Amino acid sequence: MHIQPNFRAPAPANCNEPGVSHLLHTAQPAAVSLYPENAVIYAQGDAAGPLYYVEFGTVRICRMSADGRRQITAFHTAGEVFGFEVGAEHQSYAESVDGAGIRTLRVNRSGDFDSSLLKLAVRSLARTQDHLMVLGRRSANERLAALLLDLAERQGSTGLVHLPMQRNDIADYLGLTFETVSRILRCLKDSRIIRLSSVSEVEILDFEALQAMCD
Amino acid sequence: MHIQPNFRAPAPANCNEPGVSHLLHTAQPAAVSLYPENAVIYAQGDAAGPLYYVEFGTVRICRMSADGRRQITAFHTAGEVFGFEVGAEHQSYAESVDGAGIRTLRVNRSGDFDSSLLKLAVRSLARTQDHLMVLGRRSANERLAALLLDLAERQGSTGLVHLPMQRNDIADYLGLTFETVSRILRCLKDSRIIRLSSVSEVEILDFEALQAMCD
DNA sequence: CGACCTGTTGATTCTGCTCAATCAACGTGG
DNA sequence: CCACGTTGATTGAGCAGAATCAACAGGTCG
Repeated sequence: MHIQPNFRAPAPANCNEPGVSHLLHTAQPAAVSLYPENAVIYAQGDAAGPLYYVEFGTVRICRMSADGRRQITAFHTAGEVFGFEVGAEHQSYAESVDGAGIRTLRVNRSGDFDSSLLKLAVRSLARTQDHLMVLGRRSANERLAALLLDLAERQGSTGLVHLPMQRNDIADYLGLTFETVSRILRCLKDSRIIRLSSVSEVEILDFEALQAMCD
Repeated sequence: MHIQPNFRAPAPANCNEPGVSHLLHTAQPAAVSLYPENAVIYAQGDAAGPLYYVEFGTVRICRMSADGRRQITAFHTAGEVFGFEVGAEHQSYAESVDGAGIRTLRVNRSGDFDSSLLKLAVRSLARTQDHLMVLGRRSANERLAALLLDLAERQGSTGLVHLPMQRNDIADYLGLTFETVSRILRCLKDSRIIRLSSVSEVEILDFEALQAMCD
């Protein structure tokens, strides 16, 4: 589970985000821990405090309601920071999606890199607000389109998109059922907008069409 | 529109939130501006920078998609701070719902009260994540129940809840249509869970029932 | 091989939307 | 004062999109 400090992680695409590199150098980053598929990074109710930096892989942030319905509030990929919490306890829980390398940042919250933290928190807020629009006002087709474009952008905007998460995760992120996700991918395929080279590999054939679905 | 500094605003219920009072004293707060019903506080595309402190009244934060669908991402009431933005321009727009008194905070972002700002931003994030669960995983009934309980809590948890916003706003906040909002209020009334003394005044008769709908 | 898990597909149901009519409250102008 | 227009809320009828329930295919692992 723990990797020695001499472990060489692939350089994350966006470690040059404003603030992040500074943070990495000042926040006494721990060694990279490898969380295998579905491993819990922190649980609902755990003590909050440290932040987490994604070195590689994908992380899902989830909330579970009392009756078992799950909502994934975010996916985090290389270069992103997560773990912000209001109180002493985590309201959400975080899990590795596909085997992820995570650095724990023990942040001195009264230091001068608070402004980096603020930027990161506000970025999370903006992303979450975007997603609110998707869940509140978009049809199932449009939700899938938005996700595919989001993933494409994060992965470098080539036409080839990798889906690290399975249908169930996509559904719980988009507020749908996994059957609907499956059907809509089918539908996009039939309209020649995407190609499914495998279950987890999507080739975007018609960027325009996807963007038109999102405005 | 502008009120002189000697204007006496009713003391907001939660101005003793951690960080806020400190912020108010150090961020050279301007005089309270009164924004009448539906007045724009800032528009999509406006230059971001200052933050806004709600002295009284209610503010809605909105996003509009290219095809005209609107999502209200938050309502802010007395004691809350809004206006956080990632880039140089506002991605959302803010409007007064019912006549609101707003103080503009010209925040020195590299100062030592960044940690207050961080707390406020993270609080907004947590609230938005809660709302994601509501939009992604809850039925129309449950969404209304969640809103009523949220408003009740903010207004002091007496059984009497005031709805400062109209049906259209509620709908755009909850990802529904205003007809559905109307119907469900009717339904809650018929089940003796609430009473509608007027269009904008709700009396909660059965707290338990509402809470059971939210878990 | 069989058990299991993930994904796909089909049939049916149902929730919430669309379209439309009606009503109440309010303001304006004659 | 009343006729008129406007705006927001309510209610109804019918429809569509997504959920639910169910069957089945393919892959993996014991």
